[in-house]
Amino acid sequence: MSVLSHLSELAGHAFEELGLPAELGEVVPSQRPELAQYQCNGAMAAAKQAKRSPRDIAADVAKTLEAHEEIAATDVAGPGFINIDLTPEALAQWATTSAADNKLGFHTVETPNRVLVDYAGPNVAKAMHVGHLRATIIGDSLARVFDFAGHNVIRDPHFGDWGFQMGLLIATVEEEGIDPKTITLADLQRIYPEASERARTDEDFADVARATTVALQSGDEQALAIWKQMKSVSEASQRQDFSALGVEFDLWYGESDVSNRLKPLVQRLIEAGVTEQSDGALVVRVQENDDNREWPPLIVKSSAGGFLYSTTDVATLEHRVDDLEVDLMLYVVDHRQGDHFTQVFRVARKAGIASPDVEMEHIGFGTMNGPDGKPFKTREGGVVRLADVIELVTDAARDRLDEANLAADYPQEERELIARQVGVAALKYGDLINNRNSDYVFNLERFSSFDGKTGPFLQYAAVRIKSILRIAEERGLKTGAILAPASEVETNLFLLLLEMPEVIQRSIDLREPNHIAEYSFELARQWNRFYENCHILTEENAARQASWLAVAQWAESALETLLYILGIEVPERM
RNA sequence: GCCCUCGUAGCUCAGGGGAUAGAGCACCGGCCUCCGGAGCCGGGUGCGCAGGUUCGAAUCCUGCCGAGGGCGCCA
Repeated sequence: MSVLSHLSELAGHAFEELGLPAELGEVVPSQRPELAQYQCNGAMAAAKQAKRSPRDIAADVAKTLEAHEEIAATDVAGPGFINIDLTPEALAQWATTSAADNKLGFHTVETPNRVLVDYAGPNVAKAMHVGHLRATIIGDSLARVFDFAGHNVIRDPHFGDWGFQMGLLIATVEEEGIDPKTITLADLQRIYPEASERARTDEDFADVARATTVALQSGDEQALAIWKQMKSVSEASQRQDFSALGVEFDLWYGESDVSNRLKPLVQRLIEAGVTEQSDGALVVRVQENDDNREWPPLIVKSSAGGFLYSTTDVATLEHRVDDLEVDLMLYVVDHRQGDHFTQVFRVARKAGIASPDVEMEHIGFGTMNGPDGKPFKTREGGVVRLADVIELVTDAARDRLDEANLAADYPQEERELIARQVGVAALKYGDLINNRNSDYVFNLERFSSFDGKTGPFLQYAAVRIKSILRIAEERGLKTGAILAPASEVETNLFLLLLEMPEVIQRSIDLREPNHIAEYSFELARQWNRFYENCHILTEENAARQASWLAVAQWAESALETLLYILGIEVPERM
């Protein structure tokens, strides 16, 4: 149990004694730290139904709370805020419990769900670019936090490898007479934008590409041979990018992996009586009675006879429900596809593919824009490859090491590792700190700045703690019992660390990693204040020194855990 | 036209119906006899506009203005 839930329980009982609902007892960290540590606002909400003044109710609740030995003081302020302070001894007790817990006081779920996180969404037709950054980083962090909470998480990148884009590529390869065995990533990079543009104006070519898509999907050998080679070169590059980002998947599936489910799925939809013909295509209508807008139907088979990504998405969903037996699916895909997922989810419900106890959520996020407020492009109008961005931030991190004259005596290999870890931290944190719903402006400066609210700032804070712990160990110093905090910085550090479970829970509930990112920064900063004020290694009082060492270990463990959830590695030194 | 997201400090962005709305960057000024200065401390006239709900609104509702996105065979 966390401090906050414990205090909420106590306050809840106090409200119950007054014949009021226990929910009113919710205790939150104080918004006015100079007045108190914690506060409860329930008295004001209770006033109407209790037909009493909020201050009267607050006074009663405060009196009940004060009877507890662990509570040092309560106060009724303003219209009826109940301010609460714990005794330093109680804080030390909570600190001891939390520091000793491998989840730092977070309560893992009793009944784990099978949670599938669908993210990254690389497309076989092209190398990953900055547009894939957000999905990858946010999705990975969500997967990590659900895993931390005790759920069974399945991560799947869900390759785009079975739609019209493949037809475009294959048709071009055939037309140009390229030997399938020689296809390289560079070829894909060149062909895809060209073919995609050409199909817009050249109807004949578009028809050929559509026919080629159908051929591929029907098992045409030549099309398959080309497809396999393209998929292989593309995947090799994507594996490299994911590896550079430290992102791993449990599955490595794509649209093509459900290719043999497409026909049976369409049959299932027909038998379920949810399909109809429309303009030569087979569609499922998804309009519902209380909609305040018109919904286009989901097309499950095009008029050319091909399957679209909408079909493969439903088939993938069916696979996840029937074979993988997932309870919750999180689709981390940018906002622009919101309508598409609403359609897919409705079809899944309507056709009985997803029973009511299966949850499906589209976790949308804002687009990454350039300085002009439009989706980011290079000056030449192209996209920035993910691999290039990773290299740029790594270079910037290496430069920083040089210019700060740090790590000069480290082995070359370690310097490189640090540069990569720091660069990737800057990249990930720079993304995760934003609320995922907002669009944001992409500029490299943002990701190659290591001062202030950045990933490297957090790494640095953690590394300095590690450094202290290392020196302490060398000197034979041991951690000891955590003593009651004796100063404001100490107390504030304790209070902040004790909030950790609620912050993590909030990120899970809202599927928003930015709360953890924000909290991590505050924690690092609070640690830095402690660091400035409480000089551990020169402390003469042995019991206090041992206590501070324990606090240092607690803070380090918390920071490293939070950074792990954000997908950020902490170097041993930097 | 309809729908979705967003609008907060010079810039980039946080903000859980609650008290005096915050951080980073930038700018100015301090802090190294001490655990790593990628640090710490100090410096702030801002919630797009108008209504509504509420004891209380940046937060919830309605309308308007502005930005971005989506609206059948691309993904």
